[in-house]
Amino acid sequence: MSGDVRRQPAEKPSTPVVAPTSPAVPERMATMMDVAKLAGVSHQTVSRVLNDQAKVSPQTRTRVLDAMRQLDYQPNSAARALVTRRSKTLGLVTFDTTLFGPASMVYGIEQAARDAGYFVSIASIRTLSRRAVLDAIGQLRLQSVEGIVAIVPKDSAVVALSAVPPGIALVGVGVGGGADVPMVGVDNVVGAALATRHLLSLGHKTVHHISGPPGWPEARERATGWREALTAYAAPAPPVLVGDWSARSGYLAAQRLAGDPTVTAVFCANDQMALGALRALHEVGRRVPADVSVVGFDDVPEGPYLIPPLTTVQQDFAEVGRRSLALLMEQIATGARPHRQIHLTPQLKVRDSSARAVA
Amino acid sequence: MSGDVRRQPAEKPSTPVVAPTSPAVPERMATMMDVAKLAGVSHQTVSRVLNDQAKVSPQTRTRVLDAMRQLDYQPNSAARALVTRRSKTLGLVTFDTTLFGPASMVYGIEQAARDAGYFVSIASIRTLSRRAVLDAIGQLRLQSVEGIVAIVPKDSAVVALSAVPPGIALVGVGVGGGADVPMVGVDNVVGAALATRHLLSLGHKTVHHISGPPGWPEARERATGWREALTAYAAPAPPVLVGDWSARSGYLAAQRLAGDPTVTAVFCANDQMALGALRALHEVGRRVPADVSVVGFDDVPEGPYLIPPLTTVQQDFAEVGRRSLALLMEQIATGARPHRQIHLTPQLKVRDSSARAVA
DNA sequence: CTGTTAGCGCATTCAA
DNA sequence: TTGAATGCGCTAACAG
Repeated sequence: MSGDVRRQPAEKPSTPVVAPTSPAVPERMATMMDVAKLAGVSHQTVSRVLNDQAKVSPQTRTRVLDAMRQLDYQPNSAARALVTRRSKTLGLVTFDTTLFGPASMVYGIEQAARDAGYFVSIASIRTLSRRAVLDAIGQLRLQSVEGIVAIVPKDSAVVALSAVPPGIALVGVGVGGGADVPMVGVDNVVGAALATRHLLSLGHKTVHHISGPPGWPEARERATGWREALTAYAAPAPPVLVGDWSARSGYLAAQRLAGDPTVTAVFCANDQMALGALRALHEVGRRVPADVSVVGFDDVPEGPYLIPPLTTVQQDFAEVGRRSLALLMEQIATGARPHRQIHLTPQLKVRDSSARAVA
Repeated sequence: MSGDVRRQPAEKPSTPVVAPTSPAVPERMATMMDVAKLAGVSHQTVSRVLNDQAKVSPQTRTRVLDAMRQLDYQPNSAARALVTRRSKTLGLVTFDTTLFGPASMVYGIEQAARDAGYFVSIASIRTLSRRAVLDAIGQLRLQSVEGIVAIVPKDSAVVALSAVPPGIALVGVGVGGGADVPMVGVDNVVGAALATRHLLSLGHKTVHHISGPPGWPEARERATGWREALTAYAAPAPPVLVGDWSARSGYLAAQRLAGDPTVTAVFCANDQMALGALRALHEVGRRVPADVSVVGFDDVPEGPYLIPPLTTVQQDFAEVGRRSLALLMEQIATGARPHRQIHLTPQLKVRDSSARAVA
């Protein structure tokens, strides 16, 4: 055997051995062997105190622990992953983490994952195309993630999920009820109905809807909930104004509504669009809620400080994160991919932007 | 040698070999050896086509490539990392990715990292305490990340960065000029001065300031820029109202200003607080910008749709992300940790919330 | 251009 | 309770 000391370069022995820039800093991380040597045990024993917690005498354990500390020992995750075939990392595919919803979920998932002893590797995509999603998943698989949570709330992206080999644990978030992968999301139909009924019960003859863009399950489901509530109240369903989730689109859509004095209630598919709508209404002098009531969806932190404070539908994003993780863990544990769909019930937050219709 | 086929369990040969749930799905991923065998070459050659791109005849290469495809071969990252000592992953420590700023930077960094062929592993922390930061970094180190970007814009967290062993590449984002680690951030002093001078040049006698919370470098620097601009104009410096970045705190602070008719201009340390201030002003009937001008900082996407559209200081978060990554890459390449500080110059976005002071 | 031989650092049998 | 082998899948020297 070649002994135990760090190998010195055989050729060019004239070059100084110590690195010139960082004196006294060990170039190589300490290995389990180093710890073992220092503690006077075999590397096996070190491994045991690292994992088992058992079958090691208290004395040796402390000796080993000391040695670890002394060497600032960091277990090599690659080596461990290689032999255990478990990377202890999860993959997260997300779209535009700049938005409040996705960002909150990422946060929730990440927290839950770390609590469960998992690392999380993120792959944000620029577009929700099938290809982008598949690429991201490919990246994550390269990294040997044990499972993937995909926050890709668009049809084109959802279909990509179906193409993921069944061997890998997978959860879709906000991908709608139509997906054939395990999913968790808020019950958008219920949420939208909640908002619409609230408005209807306030005496409004009908409720107008500024929706999310086509091809987004959540947009579709919210429109459905809105329509169902209208039907339940036997109220006429005005044509939907299509937005794209942005404040700007809400603003533009509401401008078209603002001129019509019969419009007294508007349900927007998210808070950003509601914010834009508030602005459009304000511009033409229609007061909220005196003349028109507005309701949003999401409950962004700024909601209570808009002019006026926004009535909205609250989603528990953190809970969505936790549930996704639980669902993923279940798959990892069982090795199967059950066709489960978890729908969380949202809540209506009534604030000042909605009020009784003027008779 | 023990042959080449997948081992079958020696004991209990009666149990069916195929997994009951997922038929025809290979239990184990294909290895390089499998590919080699199928292609009729050595595993080394497979490795070569995987990395080198060179020294392989076109024919063998295509044969190997075919075999890979056929087997849906995924290189084992753990094995590769073990031998190359490079994980190809970066760590990201962030605080509250729900906020627009951090979220945008995470996005920017992640994109840049992937373009550079790196994976990114995220660790969000709940509090910006020294301990939380150190824990997160510890987690990331366990994962053998090659470098860490820490978005921890608070003093208590910044000091923790100094404690990180010099062996590991590290970049602080938005940690202020006082940090002794490489950092990148926007030039807050300049940005705040820009906003304040804008207001002053509009004829306002002075500018009030709603600041970020104590202990945040960015809050401090923005206050400094504001004060410097005031001094430059020989304007009196009113007492600072301290907020906590939230819309609520901006609202509360502005309420105290709103009653004072001499207040004609307010510079808020971020857009959320400005939003709250807008609301407070509106409540007491003070018109913006006719009576009071308001300027924010960050340029959130909703800014143009507030009532009124918000004048603000725009930061290029994506660029911050890119620069952080570049700085990190430089460290990884050189092995040194240069004491570099990169300050990006922000821009003033003038919209409707600021106007000439009434004479 | 291609194959052979060694480990990378660790966990998992086995023996002692 | 501990130590000695073996191999995870791959890349890095070497040969040929």
